Amino acid sequence: MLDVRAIREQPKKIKERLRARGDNYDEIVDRIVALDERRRQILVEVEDLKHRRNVVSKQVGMMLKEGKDAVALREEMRSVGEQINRLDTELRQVEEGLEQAMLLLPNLPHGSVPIGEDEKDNVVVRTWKEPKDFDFEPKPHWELGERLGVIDFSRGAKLSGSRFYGLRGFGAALERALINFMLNLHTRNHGYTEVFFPFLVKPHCPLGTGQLPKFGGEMYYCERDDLWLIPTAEVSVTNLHRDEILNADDLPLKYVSYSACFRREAGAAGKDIKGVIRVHQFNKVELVKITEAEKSYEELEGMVQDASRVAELLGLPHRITLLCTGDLGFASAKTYDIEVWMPGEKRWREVSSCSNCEDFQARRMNLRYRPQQGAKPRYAHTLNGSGLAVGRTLAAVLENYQQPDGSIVIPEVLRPYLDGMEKFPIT
RNA sequence: GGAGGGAUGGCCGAGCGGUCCAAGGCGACGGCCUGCUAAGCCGUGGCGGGAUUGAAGUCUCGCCCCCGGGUUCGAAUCCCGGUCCCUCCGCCA
Repeated sequence: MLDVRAIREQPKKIKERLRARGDNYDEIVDRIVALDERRRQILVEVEDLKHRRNVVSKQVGMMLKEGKDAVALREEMRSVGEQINRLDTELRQVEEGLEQAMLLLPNLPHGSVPIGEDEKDNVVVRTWKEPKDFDFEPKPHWELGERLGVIDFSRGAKLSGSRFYGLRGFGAALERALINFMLNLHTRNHGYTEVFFPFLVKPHCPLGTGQLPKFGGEMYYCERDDLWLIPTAEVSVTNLHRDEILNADDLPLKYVSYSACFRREAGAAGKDIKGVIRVHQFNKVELVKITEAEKSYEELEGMVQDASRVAELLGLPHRITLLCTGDLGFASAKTYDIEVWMPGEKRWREVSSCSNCEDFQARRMNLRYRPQQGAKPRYAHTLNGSGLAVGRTLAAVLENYQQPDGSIVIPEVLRPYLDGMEKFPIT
């Protein structure tokens, strides 16, 4: 959520900055300005009436105690009470409308974000290890996975439909090894605290992180219990401290969490239909930081480092891209993607997206910190990033480590998690 | 799923229609006092609006006793709806 005061004072500037995202929010901004104006008008009026009622009511109490008659005053206050009721009702409606409009505005892109339309305008910041040449034709992971009997697409679909898959044997073990490797790296070497919270959350959580109200169609929803399945652990973990005032000395909070992620992929019909790239349920290790306002960009760089370190240690060629304004997520002010090279597909695939949401989510969830003892609370900054998406990383390992005979060499860092296995199948 | 109990300031805890701008205690912070420490004394909540100022600030009003409605001249207190927590029973990995 943006600052209403900023919108009130500089609506033109806000409109302009939002336009960089490629959509026009002028109408919503205008609506906000009008409703905010009306809201403050009503406040002045109704607060004045309430003041009178308070004063007179006290007087009535005293008169009654002294045995005097207060019928005239009570009569007058009854009509004042009715006016207050009327204004309060209107105020509620105005505030409701204002809130709803505010929730529809995305975050403002940071000044360092390149202006652009879509992914073609993203900027490659750096590349780690150029894609290596194969002296044979590398296969895509779905072929490798099926041939080796470690990814089971057809039975995934049998149970749950399209865009669901299963793992067997070495595949399942590799998935588990990747999760443990990532969690250990981030907790032991990067200073994150591991947490594990429910996959089902109440509506205020996705509202706080920005998936709702606009993107409800992308999530699974359990109507009977009014619970949403998280599309990423960002939703549960960022909300951990909602409605709290944190101590600046305790910041930054750095969390890492494994979770399953659930996405309806409603608008993706026919896209990425092969393999494990775009599915309804996948595993992810997520990084979340809650920081002081001044430090969030520094922390964003650190988070990208922490996430890309996973790809490095796995020996996966990858590159970091800075998303342009048109490709930025709803809640984000600045985002870096990490993309690994898929030799079988001969293209880069996103395995992480690291975003600084500044105070956008913090406002929605009323997450604050006190800069110094006695100082006024400020909204915290929140960051999130994958560290990494596990299913896609597994696919990348299969594709990058495939041998001419179709076997897979296991990256060294994963061997301790797989009983020292060096190759699959063991020949 | 059934029955019952509860939610008050950082914490404990009183309050049952009008001196509640919430008693009292504990803690934290600031100040006074003081060889030092302790004790003692004084002060210190959040959100929003308005006025004033170049700004920090100051003044002022409203709201906040879980949340939302209602009754009343007046609600922490009464009524209705909801959320969460606890206890017992049932079911259960």
